[in-house]
Amino acid sequence: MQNKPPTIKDIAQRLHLSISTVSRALRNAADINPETKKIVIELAEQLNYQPNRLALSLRQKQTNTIGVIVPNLDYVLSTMVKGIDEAALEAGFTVIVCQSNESFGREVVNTRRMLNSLVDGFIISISSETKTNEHFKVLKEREIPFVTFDRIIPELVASSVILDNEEGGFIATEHLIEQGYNKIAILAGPKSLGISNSRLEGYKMALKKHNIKFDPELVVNCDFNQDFAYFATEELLNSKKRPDAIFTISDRMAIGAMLAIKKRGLKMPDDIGLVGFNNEPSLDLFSPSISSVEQPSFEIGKMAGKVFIEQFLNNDFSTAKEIILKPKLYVRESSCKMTKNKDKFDRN
Amino acid sequence: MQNKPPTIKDIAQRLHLSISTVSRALRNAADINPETKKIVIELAEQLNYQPNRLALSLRQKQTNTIGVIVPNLDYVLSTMVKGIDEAALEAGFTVIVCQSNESFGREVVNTRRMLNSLVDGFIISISSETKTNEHFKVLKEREIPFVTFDRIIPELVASSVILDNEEGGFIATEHLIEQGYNKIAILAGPKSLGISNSRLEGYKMALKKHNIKFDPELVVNCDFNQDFAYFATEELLNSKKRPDAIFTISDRMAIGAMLAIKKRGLKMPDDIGLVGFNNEPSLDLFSPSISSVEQPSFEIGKMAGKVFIEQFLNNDFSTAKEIILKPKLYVRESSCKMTKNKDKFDRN
DNA sequence: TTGTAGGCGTTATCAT
DNA sequence: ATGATAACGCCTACAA
Repeated sequence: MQNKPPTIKDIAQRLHLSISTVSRALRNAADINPETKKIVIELAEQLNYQPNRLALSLRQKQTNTIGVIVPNLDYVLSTMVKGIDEAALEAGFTVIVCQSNESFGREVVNTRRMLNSLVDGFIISISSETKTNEHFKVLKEREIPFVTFDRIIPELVASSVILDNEEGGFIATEHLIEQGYNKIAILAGPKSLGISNSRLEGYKMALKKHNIKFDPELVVNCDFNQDFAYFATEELLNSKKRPDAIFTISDRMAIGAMLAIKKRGLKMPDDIGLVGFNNEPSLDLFSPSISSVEQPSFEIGKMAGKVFIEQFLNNDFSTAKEIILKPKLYVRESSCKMTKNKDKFDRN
Repeated sequence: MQNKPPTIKDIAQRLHLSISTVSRALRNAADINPETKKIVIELAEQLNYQPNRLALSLRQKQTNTIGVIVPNLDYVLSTMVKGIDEAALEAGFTVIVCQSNESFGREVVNTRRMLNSLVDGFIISISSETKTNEHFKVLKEREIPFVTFDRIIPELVASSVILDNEEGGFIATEHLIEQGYNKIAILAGPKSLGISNSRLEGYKMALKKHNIKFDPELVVNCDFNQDFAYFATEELLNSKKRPDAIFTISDRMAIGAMLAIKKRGLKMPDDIGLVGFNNEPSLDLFSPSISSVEQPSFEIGKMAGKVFIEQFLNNDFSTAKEIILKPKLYVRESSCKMTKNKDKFDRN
């Protein structure tokens, strides 16, 4: 029936009160007659009055909304967003999510759009295409709070919540070494991405610790993507330096690698070892089941949300916390050459 | 440096012009001196002026934003959201996404929040808990356009874009029958959910067509969830009426079923057949690879976006289109008993 | 305790 | 071609 949502003005008119009185009643302010308050609230409920958030935000220059910008919504990131969501909910904030689809352009557009007064700040994980941070510098200039997570923004001082990616690379590689592999290739992600490099760094550290010479030819930079990993693996397997193990920095890539390995007729873990990253659910249903490094995604998201809210409420635009959470290795069949371990994973 | 974002007022002052002139210049209105226009635009760019969307929306009562409410962001839904995103982008709309986390309460809260002038309309897939449509009726009353997709809202006239779920249930079941299975169980989702019932309906139709008596004991209603499916399958396998095939209405459930089947020491496809739903990527890496019904998720999302925008631009709040897209069966090892077909899937 | 008035940033109507 | 003014819905001094 009533086409337009009711405003305090409508309520005021119906009750022959002034707008400000109604406003006060609705926000249970101090100076207000309990009687008046009661009838106002009654009518408001009856009309199903809801304050216009646009007007509110315009007025108070605060939206109580956090803009979350993510490159995609894969398993890890959507879990992280759930974590952010939870932290936000607890603090009375709303989260709105935009995917950049790994596109720099869309990241810029999304940021700018949300920036035009739609959000109080940002929680950001950058796209793989993003190589500059110009579009984020404006956030600093305007003192708009933002926290980065997962993939952080290079060369920009801001609080961040991330995985210890070096550690992740390290434990995966060391595990392979301990299983007796020594020509270990790594499918790293795009060179421009910090997480790629950190995981690669961890890989190098593990090699070094175990006195294995680092061979650049065993490093492949390719997209975070099953198909790319497939072709990259094919190439590795055809090269003279055929590796005896592969560490991929995502599970999708591990799956691509696995396909290539199987097609080539090689057996895991005996002919070749394989470790992925992210520990997506049901990895242990594959045949062989795939070892993987797990990140505490939900916690990372929730922590990012908390850090954001804390800094926002404290009006703290300067201190840059850096929170680093630890990964955990899940060992499964694909990397478990040693017979003594093998029994554990027998299935069927 | 400049802390607050520049407004047209700032520009006007600097240029000793009136606010309205600046406004006109920026929207390249008709009556404006090209000269003036030029200097205004120049300064605007220099200051990196961006119109305040709150003020704009408040003024024109239009936000150019679509609120998308989804129960979660699993593979299927996040693909659908990508589709919505694409349609929105093409039409100059922004999409903001809220997850209800399958919770009725959060669905209500999210809807109301967004409704308070943050969005022009909604594209909705309901939570599994949602049994009433009261919170959506207000949309109709206020003539706020909305389109439903994937899981539609029961008993509410609105445009919808969905999969032909009956067909999905039908082709999966008929395939199993054709493979020689005849005691086919179905792990259906929650009874309250339309998609569960439709897929179940398709299952029944296939049985009927092939003169197999429908047995209610072979129908299990459980949550869309790997663990529930695991236990439900265990129970089925322990019952007197042990099925010789299982059709699950999601891949997650298929995985749960698979685990239970393997634990029980049964072999797929010979001892028991299995077909899932959604055709998530890498289903064919499982051992055995899992057959599944695919839905054109991206297309469903994009179509939902298009329908929304079309109706919105035409101010059409009455006609309710119903668009139904067709599923497709991907046959893999888990359901392929007939030897003649088996070769196709041999791997390694 | 209640009302008046001004302003948040923008557009639109009406003058000039 | 440009400027003044009201309005969108709300809040908040300040006045009554």
